[in-house]
Formats: sequence, structure tokens, C-alpha cells
Amino acid sequence: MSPRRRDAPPGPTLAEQLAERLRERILGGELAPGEPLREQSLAAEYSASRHTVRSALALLVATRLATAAPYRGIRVAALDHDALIALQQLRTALEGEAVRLLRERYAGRAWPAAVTAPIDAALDELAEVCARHPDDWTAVERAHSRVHGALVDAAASPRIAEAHRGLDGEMLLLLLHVRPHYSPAGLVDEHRRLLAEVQERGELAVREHIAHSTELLLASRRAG
Amino acid sequence: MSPRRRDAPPGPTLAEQLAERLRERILGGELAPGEPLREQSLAAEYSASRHTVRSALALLVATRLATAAPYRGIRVAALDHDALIALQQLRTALEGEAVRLLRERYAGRAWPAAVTAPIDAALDELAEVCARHPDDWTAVERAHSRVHGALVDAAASPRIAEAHRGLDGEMLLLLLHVRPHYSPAGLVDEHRRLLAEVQERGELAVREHIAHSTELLLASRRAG
DNA sequence: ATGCGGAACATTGTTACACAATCACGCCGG
DNA sequence: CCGGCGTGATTGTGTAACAATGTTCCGCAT
Repeated sequence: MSPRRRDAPPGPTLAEQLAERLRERILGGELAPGEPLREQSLAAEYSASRHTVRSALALLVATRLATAAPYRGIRVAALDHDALIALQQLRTALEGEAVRLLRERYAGRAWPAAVTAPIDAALDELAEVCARHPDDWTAVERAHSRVHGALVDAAASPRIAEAHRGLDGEMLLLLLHVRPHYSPAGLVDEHRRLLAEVQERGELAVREHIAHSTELLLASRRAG
Repeated sequence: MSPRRRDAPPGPTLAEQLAERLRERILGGELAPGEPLREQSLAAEYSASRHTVRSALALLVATRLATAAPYRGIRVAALDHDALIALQQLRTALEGEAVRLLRERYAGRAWPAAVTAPIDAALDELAEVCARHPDDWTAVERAHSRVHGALVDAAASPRIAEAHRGLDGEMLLLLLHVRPHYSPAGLVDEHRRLLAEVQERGELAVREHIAHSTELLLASRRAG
């Protein structure tokens, strides 16, 4: 129909495609945290120029999936204990405010179906994935991420939603390498409860949910 | 002394220096919102290669002082009404959570001097700037920005602080071109009040403060 | 052995030039 | 007035090279 939109125009740039491929390799665990991403080898591997690889790596750094140090190269991000705490605090800020905005908007009333439907759909899909592919941790992770993403999107605050999306990659990376002590069933239950309670209890439910996940992640890290 | 730190090593890259210079030109108002940043002319102007300019521009885009569209160039960011609202919501999320963390840490007690001192210092400097250079709006802006920055830093949550710093440039740009109906004295008073109340009233004081500034900004925009 | 200086080497940052892909604009015909 | 079409402008990508910096390892003195 319309020849082309104004904001998603000519298909992704090669650098963006490359960044996306690297992102998948990182989130798939193929590229381990701390591992250096050498420009030459990537350029050779993907038959791209070093400049293009540099652009792609700059994009990864911008999304915090990789870290850069001048003249020392770019490495897959490695999240330590402190980074986990700090990241969860930021998530709490964003998701908490999103829920606060939602409750403010529908003060006292129940959230309309148009708002809750995408969230419930994401939850259903999480349950589906956990039931069908309980061992495909990457798939479970992504479904989980979409539940939280849907909740934040519901607040219709673009910048909060975008900031939250910016945390997505990091969160997936974190969960990948510090696999929490979740059974998929437990994961589904917790989020079902979160969504059941959030309209009544608001930010508090979000805080408890994230705080609990932080506990599990820390425990998981200690266990190795 | 120590030969060199591990995290601030070889002095900024040329691309970073260039990005910083452009940032100053944008925040100084020399480069207007919406104005395109052409790679060739900048390369000629700064005697740098186009690639280096591209890297610098990518940094500006990452901090949202400029926006990029493939094959259509990079332009100085222009914030409209909706962007203002969304930005203030995100600020509220970050500053609100920072204050919440502070109050949680010193539950009931007064915040120790080590925490309040930098904030008060920033406030004093804002008062100083407003008294001495009430017409240097850029200087007032920056001093104002540092007050909020100090408050957020006090929470000692690195990611919240960093996300907040990421908003700094945008906020300065916004204030530059939508100069609110503040007298410098009023600005100082409001922030004095905010800091006086924040220990007692917490997030609520922050919300009111930001909401009020949003009102002024919107009024200022309507006034042209 | 241990620790140091310094020479190779590896990697990134920067430049120059060229070409392809895409966009912006104006012209022309219907 | 409108829409297709070229033409120039601008960005995206490639190739090659050099400069700047980090890294490694070797020999040497202690």
C-alpha cells in the first residue's frame, strides 16, 4: 500500500543488520560476557568493511550489550553483582512509575480491556512457552521480557517505555548467564500474581516482584 | 602519580571531542533544533574526516541531542509538546525513585550531612549564578541541572543516576528554546523549597516540583 | 627466580578516495 | 493541478593506508 513510512524507511542499514545479528549471538550465549569483539575478524566473518563493523559495534555499545574502552576494543558486557542491583533499581523506577501513571489515569476504576488485553496476551504467551518449551530458556526469557514490556507500554509514556526497552537486552543477557532458580511454572505463577495484584496494590506489587527476582538472581549467582 | 586510570584513559578520542564541541554549540543555541548537521561541511569546518564526523554525530544521537534517519541525515533534536510531557514523566520516574531510595535508606532519620552537602552546594551555586548572572540563561540552566543531578546522585544508584544524566542534554536543550516564565529568583526559591521538603514529603515533593515546571514550560511554549 | 625496560606485535582511531544507495527537488507532460 | 522522471545532493559502504595506543614477551640486572 503506502510506498513507505517516514520513520522505518529503507529497511535497516547494513550496520544495523550486523548489530542485530551480533545481538542475537550475544543473547544466545554464543558470545560470552567479557569476550572481545575484534573489528577485523568480524569484518572478515561478515564480509563487511571495518567501518561498518565499527558502526554496528557502536550500536551495541549504545544498547549496553557491549562496553567500549578507547584503543582497547569492545567487549561483550559483563554484569557483576553491583550492576545487577543498579539495573534492578532502574527497572523498579520505570515499571513503578508506569504503574503509577496507569492507576492515576484510571483512578479507582478497573483498567479497560484495551489496556489489559496486551498484557494478558503476553502473560498467556509466557505460559504457553513455559508449557511447551520449558527448556528453551532463551524463548522463556523473551516471553518474560514481553510481559514486563507490555505492562510498561500500557502506561503510554513513550520515554519510560523506551528507557525500559533499552534495559531489555541487558536483562536478557543477565538472565542468560545468571539463570535464576525458577521453574518455568513458578515464573508464570509469579507474573500471574503480579498482574492480578497490580491494579489494586500498584507500585508496591511491582516493587515486591522485582525485589523477589533480585533475590533469586543473587542466590543464583552465588550458586554459580 | 598514578600513570593513568583504567576507565578514563587516553584522553578523549577526536570523535568524542568533536561531539562535545557540537554539543556545546547545540546547547548554546547556535545550532537550532531541526537544523541538519551535514557531514561534509562539519568535516571541512573541523578539518576532520567524514568518518570521524559520523562517529561524533552517532554520539550525539546516542545522547538524543540529535536525531538520525537513514540516508536523510542527522538533525538537531526538536522537542515538541508530547516529547516534553514524555520527558518529564521519565524525569519523574528517575528522581522520584532516587528520593524513595534515599528515604528508605535513612528511614525516619534525617539524611546525613555527607548526603545533603553536595545537594546544598549545588543549590548555593544556583543561587549564586542567579544572583550574579541572571541574564546568562545557559549558566542558570546548567546550575539548575546540577541541583537535580546532585539529588539523584545522592541516592547512589548508578544506573538511575546515569539515566538521569542522559536526560540532561535534552533538558538543557528544551529549556534553551522554551525558556520558562521563571525569574531566576523564583527558580532558586522553588528549588530551595523542594530540598527543604523532600526529606519529609519524599516523592510527592518531587512530583509537584516537576509537574509545576511542566506547567510553566507548556505555558512558555504557548506564549511562543 | 623476580621485576624492570623496551622492542616487536596487535588492535583501534583516523584519514583519503571512490562508488553505490537513497533522498530532495525541480522540470516536464498530461 | 498533478504525477512521473531525471539530476544533483547526501548518506552508506568499501578499500587501503597510516598514526596512536595497548599488549605481549624477551632480555637484563638485581
